[in-house]
Amino acid sequence: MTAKATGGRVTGRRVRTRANLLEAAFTVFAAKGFGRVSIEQVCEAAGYSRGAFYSNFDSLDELFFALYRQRADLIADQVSAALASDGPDLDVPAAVERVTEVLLLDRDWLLVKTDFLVHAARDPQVARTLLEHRARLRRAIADRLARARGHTALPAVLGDAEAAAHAVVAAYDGVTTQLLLDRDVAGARVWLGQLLTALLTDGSTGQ
Amino acid sequence: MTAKATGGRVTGRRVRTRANLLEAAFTVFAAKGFGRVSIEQVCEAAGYSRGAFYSNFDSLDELFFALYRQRADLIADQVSAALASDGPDLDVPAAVERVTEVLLLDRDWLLVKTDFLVHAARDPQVARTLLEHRARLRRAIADRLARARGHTALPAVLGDAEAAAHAVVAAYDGVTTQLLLDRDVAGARVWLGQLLTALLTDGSTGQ
DNA sequence: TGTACATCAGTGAACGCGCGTTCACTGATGTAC
DNA sequence: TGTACATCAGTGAACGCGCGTTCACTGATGTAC
Repeated sequence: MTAKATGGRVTGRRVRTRANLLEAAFTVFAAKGFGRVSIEQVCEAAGYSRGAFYSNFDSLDELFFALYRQRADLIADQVSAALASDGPDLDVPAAVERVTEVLLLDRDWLLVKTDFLVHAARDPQVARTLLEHRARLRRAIADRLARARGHTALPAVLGDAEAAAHAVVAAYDGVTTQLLLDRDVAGARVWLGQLLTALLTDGSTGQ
Repeated sequence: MTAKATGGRVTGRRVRTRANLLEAAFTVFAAKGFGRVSIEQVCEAAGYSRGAFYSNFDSLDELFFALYRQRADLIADQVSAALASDGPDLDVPAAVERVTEVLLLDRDWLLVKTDFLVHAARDPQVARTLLEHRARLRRAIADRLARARGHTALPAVLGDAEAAAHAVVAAYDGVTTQLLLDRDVAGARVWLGQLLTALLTDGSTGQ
């Protein structure tokens, strides 16, 4: 069901073809949107015949799913790295800066990710995967926040670290929506930074 | 270009057909997603032949655009009403409650709206329309907030009413994303309420 | 390390369907008298 | 208010294309000796 692992040996050629198809699909999906892309177009972009596609995937949906997993895992790693990269104490503004950098770097990814959201919203199976991925990210953030509590001036308006992490994700999603429309990456980064600071910093600190 | 207003008289029949097509399209789009819907399917759902479609619209894109405008205007009115419905002074929690109610009422609308976002993200023309609509909403919120400043304890962490309104919209978008995935409307409403309260209330008020 | 063979990955032609688009036609609608 | 007519809205058949899906085949890959 997942992928086309019939149990046989996985040759190098196969791995390469699969990777090429995913790579090409990413480009095409980002450019046109999942809903407007045909198997034929992905194959053409990747330089394969349609048969090659069917040798590796059962449907466009399955490829899309695989593509999402691949990229989402990549981003998750980068975020973890960004969260971990200062000492045991957390420098909130610096961490915000780094995470913001990672999350808003690639417009193509935001486009594909939103296509996937829309897709998942209509398929509970797919939605669960996306929710799990989000939960993982949120936990990473919550852990980091919890570890920093006390060291730095932190959450004021929101309850615990869990809730704060939830708010961080919501802010990210909100800013993403705006960015998709106005294409102002620099502005979005500043804006997300302000929002996160507002959410994670005691109000008394002001501005 | 916009619609099929060739200048001729607009008969009642025509108006009804158009409305029926839009109505049916909303249902079908919500169920399957814009990208997976054909003209044929919309016509079948509405009980018309495909010719009727072409007599009223040039393309599915155009219909989708018309549909979005129609519904978005409706929501905008409801939000305005919700913002206006208490006296000259603003009761923030009450207003938040009412607006939250309107904005998260209809999952189908959220689905279609997100489809439209994804569509607009790839077409600057369409994006501008969506941005204008959002700006209108934001301004309504900012006005209301500005009018209330001083009367009620208000913005602390964020600068002016304009920025606060911006944050409100971002929070709404963020919560929408989560709601599309977990389908927990009640939870989303509570969560949005908390977020908005957190954003619009001085941190010293706590919880 | 080279050669022979078996298996596997990707090819490309073929089939057929769904659907976008057009258009001559007909029944509905509205207006003039 | 009724009738006759002109125009217009929607019908449904027809055409053709893009593309999903299949499959017999061939060249690539990896393994055994």
